[in-house]
Amino acid sequence: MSDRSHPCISSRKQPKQDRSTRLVETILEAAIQVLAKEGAQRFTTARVAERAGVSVGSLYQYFPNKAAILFRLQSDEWTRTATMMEGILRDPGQPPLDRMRPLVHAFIRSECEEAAVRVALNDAAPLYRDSPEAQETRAAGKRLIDDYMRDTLPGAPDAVRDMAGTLITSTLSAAGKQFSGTPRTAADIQAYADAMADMFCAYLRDLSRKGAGGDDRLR
Amino acid sequence: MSDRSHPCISSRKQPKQDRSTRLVETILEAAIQVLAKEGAQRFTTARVAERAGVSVGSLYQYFPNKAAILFRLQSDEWTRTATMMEGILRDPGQPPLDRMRPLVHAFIRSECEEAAVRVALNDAAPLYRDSPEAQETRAAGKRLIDDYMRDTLPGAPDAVRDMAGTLITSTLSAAGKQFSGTPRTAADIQAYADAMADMFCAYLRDLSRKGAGGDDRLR
DNA sequence: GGGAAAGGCGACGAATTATTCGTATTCTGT
DNA sequence: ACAGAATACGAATAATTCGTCGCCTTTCCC
Repeated sequence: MSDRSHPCISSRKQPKQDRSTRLVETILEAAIQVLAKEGAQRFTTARVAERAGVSVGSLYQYFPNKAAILFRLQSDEWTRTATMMEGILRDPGQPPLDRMRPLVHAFIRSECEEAAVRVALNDAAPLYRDSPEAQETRAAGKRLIDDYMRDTLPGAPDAVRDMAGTLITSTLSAAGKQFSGTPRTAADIQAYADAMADMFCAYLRDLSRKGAGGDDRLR
Repeated sequence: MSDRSHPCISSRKQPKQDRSTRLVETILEAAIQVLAKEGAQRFTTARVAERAGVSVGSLYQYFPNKAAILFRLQSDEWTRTATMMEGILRDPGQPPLDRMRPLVHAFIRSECEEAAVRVALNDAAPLYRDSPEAQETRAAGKRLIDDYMRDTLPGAPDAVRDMAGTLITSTLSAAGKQFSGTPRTAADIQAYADAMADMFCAYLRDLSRKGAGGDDRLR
């Protein structure tokens, strides 16, 4: 982990025929299974290829290296999450503060799905984390929340709003990951998401209350 | 990472002479340096031994395996943190809610010290994370916060209090780790800790306000 | 139907790895 | 000074790893 060198992570070549498109899908599915059953440590290109029923050579035709497979999984995952979040955060039918609870619930619930894969993917994060692609992905997530913050705290100074966005973003993703690290019942998940939403709402309410007056850093 | 087998992680044998005591210390210091300079991926027993100026064999006399070295580092670190937290959380000179802000500040600041080592140690966590020793360590941390919660929310139902403890514990550690993942200025750290403390306090205030009435799970 | 391009194969090489074990050195109590 | 325990050593081992190369097969398109 924490590699110094981060070569290309983008795909080596695009599949042009149907069968190669299927091949790539097969590889990705196999990768998920290997991740779930063997964990990040034992996630190897050979194992993925074997599980997919293809050869390593074929795998390396479409992925430049191991990290690229992992990043692709993470990226796909993240695309789904981002779409979901966007739908909730931009819902004009609800006042901004009321969008927070559904958001937290949806996020935590999705984080707890396929927990084994998530945990393993997270363990492998050091392999792709520092790539420009991954950084851009994270930045996009932050932007999503920032937009929402502009709706929620219209009066607050930029610095306060930005900090609130940072805090909520990092709490949501980091605490979500940690929570999903151990197996949970549906009730646990519900309760945890509720508590987190309570916390965010209490915080945002306080901020918007103080926001009009200006920046107070007392206490 | 996410190994299936988690053999012994406790030390292989205790140093009985001065020189072996020094040896262990040398190894641990070298391990920190390797972690900081090379990252978790390139953390190998051979590299640690080389940096420490001892042979691999000597290393394996006092540590049963690589994971044991990492766990020892984490464990030492955690002992320091726990002592600090205990001092703050049990301070009778301050009302419970007022202890939260110093706690968050101290925690986040300590988390940002030697960030490189922390990040690497965290990347390597899968290697020791599932050991019984590590689990007990985490449980002790949770107990510390739970005790504090009993002071802060004396009226609240157990379930609410417990959930608040879980939430705060996981947020503190997870979001702290994530925050320290990228380099920060002292002002950033200050502001982030302040925001997090604001959030916790707002949440706890709300809880204690509602606490008297009973459990309301509306909205 | 035929040639070219794309797809697919799997053995192989080079590099790292964690860990062991037989031997050499140093200490400690007497 | 000496015996035996504790310490230290480091070459050797066995297992994995990633990624490439040369060669065969399928598909496409004229």
